[in-house]
Amino acid sequence: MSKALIIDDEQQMRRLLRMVLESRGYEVCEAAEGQLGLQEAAFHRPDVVLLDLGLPGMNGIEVLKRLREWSDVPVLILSVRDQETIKVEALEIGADDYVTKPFGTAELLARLTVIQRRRFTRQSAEIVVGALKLDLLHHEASLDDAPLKLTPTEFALLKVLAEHAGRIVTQNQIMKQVWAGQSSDPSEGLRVHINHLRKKIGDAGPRIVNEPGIGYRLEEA
Amino acid sequence: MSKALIIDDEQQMRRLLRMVLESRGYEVCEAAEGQLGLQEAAFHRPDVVLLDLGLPGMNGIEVLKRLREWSDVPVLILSVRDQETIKVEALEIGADDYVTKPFGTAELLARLTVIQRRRFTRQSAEIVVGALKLDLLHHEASLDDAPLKLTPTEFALLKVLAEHAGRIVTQNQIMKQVWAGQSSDPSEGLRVHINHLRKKIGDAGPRIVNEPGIGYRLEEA
DNA sequence: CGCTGCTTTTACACTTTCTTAACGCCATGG
DNA sequence: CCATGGCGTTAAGAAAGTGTAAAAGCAGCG
Repeated sequence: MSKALIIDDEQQMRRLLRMVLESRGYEVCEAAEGQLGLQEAAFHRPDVVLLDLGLPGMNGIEVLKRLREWSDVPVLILSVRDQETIKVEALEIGADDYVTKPFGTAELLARLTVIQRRRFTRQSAEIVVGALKLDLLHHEASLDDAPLKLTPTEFALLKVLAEHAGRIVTQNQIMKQVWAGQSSDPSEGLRVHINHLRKKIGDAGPRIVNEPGIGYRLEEA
Repeated sequence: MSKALIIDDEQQMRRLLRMVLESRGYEVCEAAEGQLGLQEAAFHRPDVVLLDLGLPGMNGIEVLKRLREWSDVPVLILSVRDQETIKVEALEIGADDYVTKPFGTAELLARLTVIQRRRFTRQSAEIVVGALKLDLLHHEASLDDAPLKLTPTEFALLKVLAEHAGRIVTQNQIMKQVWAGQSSDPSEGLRVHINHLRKKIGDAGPRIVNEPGIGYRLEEA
């Protein structure tokens, strides 16, 4: 059974989350404040953390930063709308995804499933997302076992997205990983390559979804 | 006569191994340290490598990883007891077998025989791609049963491509396997040899297809 | 010493890929 | 309702990678 840790100051939100999670078989523990949350995480070693960004006392970002110093546990951010910059910051520090309050339970559970599955299938020589397959060793891509011809940049870009399939990758993260070394405009040429990728993938495989102002997400069809 | 390379920091162990191996007709070379071991391997091209995991300086695992970047030579791990996790890791990286110190000479020789025979049968001494045939044992190539005269470099290059026929071989992979240890130029002279090969193969056999920015692929006609 | 065969270097035309810039679209907010 | 910002799309020039030939190093060998 998976253990989940909720870090949120609103008791109502904690109760709601607990109900949803327990109905799905999670073992749940809670913390109403950042410092406590870190202690709980150290003690219970949860398999997933749900972290509210709008915490009193220690900032949610700060909690995440401290947590990441010693743990790779998947973290799902809970944020209210119009916290764009903070959300981006959280994702770049190492959050795995976020949901915007208010959210539906279906969406919440879907994202939870995704970020937990990802942790297992890390750093393999092959990345599979639905019909899409990336062979990192041979630099080959295929869609439904039909070869897919990609340029080096397209391959690198798709690789970054596929590694975090189902989760958001911020534009900055993409720029750093695909255009490492040479810094350029945050996103001028990126849109073009995204466009090429979408055309090549078509309707058969996963979709590349844009999260305005944040980044992109590769979503299994 | 088979050549064996011993990589171990203890001189006593090296002497023992050398005696055992030479009595079985092996030509033996030694290295006391990981980095030297890799150089020896690149230079002498041994038929089997005996690798101690407990090396000072470069880790035995690291040595194996580097070696596997350009060589498929059978590797026998020498480890002390209670290094289970490391042994498993070594096997996953591509070691062929291991013996636990202290070991008997009979066991050692038995395992050596096994892993060499396994290599031999696994990769048969002949690679066939369409009309093209490579005889690895005699270093001879033929096209439609007509002998094809290749220079040593051309043969090595074609061998790498043929081993992965139908799939992309990265320029880096080619450089590592054909020019192991030596020149690090990304691909200056590579193009020329590819050109020679294409001319010699002509239209009769498989085509060498370029994947711009990535590498080459040998495609059955 | 001057062959000879192999490898590497050099040079340049050519192809593919990348970047840049422009424009239209759609949502959001005044 | 129009202005704004971010995104999708397209086209063209810039940059990077490739094919090819010829010449320049580099061994071994008579």
